[in-house]
Amino acid sequence: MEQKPTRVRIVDAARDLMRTAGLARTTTKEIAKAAGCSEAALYKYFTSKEELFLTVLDERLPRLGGLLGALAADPGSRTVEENLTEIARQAALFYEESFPMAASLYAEPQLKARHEEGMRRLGAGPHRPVEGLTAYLRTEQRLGRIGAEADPRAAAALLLGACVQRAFAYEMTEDGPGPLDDFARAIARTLMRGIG
Amino acid sequence: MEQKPTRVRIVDAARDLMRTAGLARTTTKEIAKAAGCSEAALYKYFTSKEELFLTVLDERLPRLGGLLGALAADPGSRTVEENLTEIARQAALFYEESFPMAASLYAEPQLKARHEEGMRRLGAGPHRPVEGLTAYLRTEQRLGRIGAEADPRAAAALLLGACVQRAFAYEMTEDGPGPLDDFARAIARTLMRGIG
DNA sequence: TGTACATCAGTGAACGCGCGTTCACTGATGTAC
DNA sequence: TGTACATCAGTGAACGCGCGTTCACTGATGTAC
Repeated sequence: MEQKPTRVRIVDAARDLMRTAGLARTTTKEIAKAAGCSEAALYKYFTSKEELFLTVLDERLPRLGGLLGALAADPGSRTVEENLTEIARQAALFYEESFPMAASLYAEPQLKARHEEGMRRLGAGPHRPVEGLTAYLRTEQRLGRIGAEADPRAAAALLLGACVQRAFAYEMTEDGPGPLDDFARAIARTLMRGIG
Repeated sequence: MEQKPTRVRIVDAARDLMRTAGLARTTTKEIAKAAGCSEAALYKYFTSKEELFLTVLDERLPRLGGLLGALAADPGSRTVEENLTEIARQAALFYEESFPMAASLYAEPQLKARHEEGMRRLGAGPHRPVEGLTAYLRTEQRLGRIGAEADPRAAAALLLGACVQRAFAYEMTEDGPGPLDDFARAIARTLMRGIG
C-alpha cells in the first residue's frame, strides 16, 4: 500500500477536519494526528496554519463552473427543464459539500478576507455560479427556448438560492431534507412554469 | 443619559461582536471592553461564555415568523405578487442580519449542536421560514389566487433561497448586491410567471 | 571497497501567548437598633 | 442621630490550559574519492 506524500496527507487531513469538525476544532495538533505526522512537519510545508488553510481553500474546494460553462456553450439535446433539473442536482451536491467550510469563514474574518482577496484575483467566488447560470439562461433565451421577457439573473438567483438554502437548513429538519432527485425536479419545474 | 443594566450591555455587546467581528474574535476580553465592564462581571450573569452565546442566540436573533404568519392568516387586499415582493424584501433583510452569525456556528460544532437542540425544543430553526411561506402559499392556492397545480413548498424554497444566497454572496461581488427593491421585485415577478 | 561528509524529511520537547475562568477583595447602599 | 453589620454589583490580578510555532536534533539516503 503506497503512502501518499506527506504534503498531500496534510492538506487532505486539514480539508477533512475543516469540513467535518469545524474551523475552531481544526488545530495543528488534530491535523498532524489525522495526517500521521508531527506538528512540526506542517511547518516544513507551510509557513503558518493560515497558509495551510488558504491552500485547502484554493486547491480543494469543489468547483461548479464546469457544468454551467459547458451548458452555456452548448445546451445540448435535452429540454431546458431537464437541464435545469440536472443543474439543481449538481448545485445541491456542490453546496452540501462546500457550504460548511465556506460558512466557517464567517467566524474568522481575517482568514475570510484573505481568501476573498485570492478569489477576487482569480475572478472566482460565490457569486460566480449565479453568473454562469445566468449566461446559460441567456443562451437559451437567444435560442427562444425560454420566454423573451424572462429575467435570467432572477431565475438563476432563485434556482441556486434554493440549493444553498437546502444545504443551510439541512441538519435542522427532523428527518433531513427529502430525496435530492425530487427536490431538483420540483425546483426546476416550478421555476419553468411559475406559480401564477 | 440613562445607563442600561450591565446584563443588557453584555448581551448587546456580545451580539454586536458576533455579528461584526466573527465568533473567533468574540473573546471575553472584547465583550467586556465593549460592554464597559470587567471580564469577571460576565461571570456574575452567565456561568460560561457558551451560555452567554446561547443567550444571544435565543434572545437576540431576529425573527421572520411574524410577517409570514400574518399573511397566512389573512392575505389581505394586495395581489399575491405584491405580497411576495414584500416577503422577499423582509427576508433579504432578515438574512442579511442573521446569516453571518448563523454561519459562524459552523466553525464551532458543539455550540451549533447545543443551539440546535434549543431551537428544536422551541420548534424554531432555519427551516421554519420555508414552512411559514409554504403555509401562506397554500392559503393563496385555496383562494385560487395561485395555480392549482403549483408546488408551494418548491416555490417557498426558491424565494427564500434567493434571499439567503443574496446574503451569502453579498461581500464578494465588486459593488455589493444591487438595490433591495429591484431584487425583491424581480424575484417575485419571476417566481409568479416562470421562465418558460 | 570503505570512509567521510552532505542532504533532507521528519521529530520530541519546549516556548510564549492569549484564552476562559476564578479568587479574594472593594466600595456603595440598605437596615437594625 | 450614630454605629455596626449585611448585601450586592463589580473588579484587578492571577490561574492553568491549549494553542501555534520554533529549535536542536536524528536517522536514512546519496555522493565523492
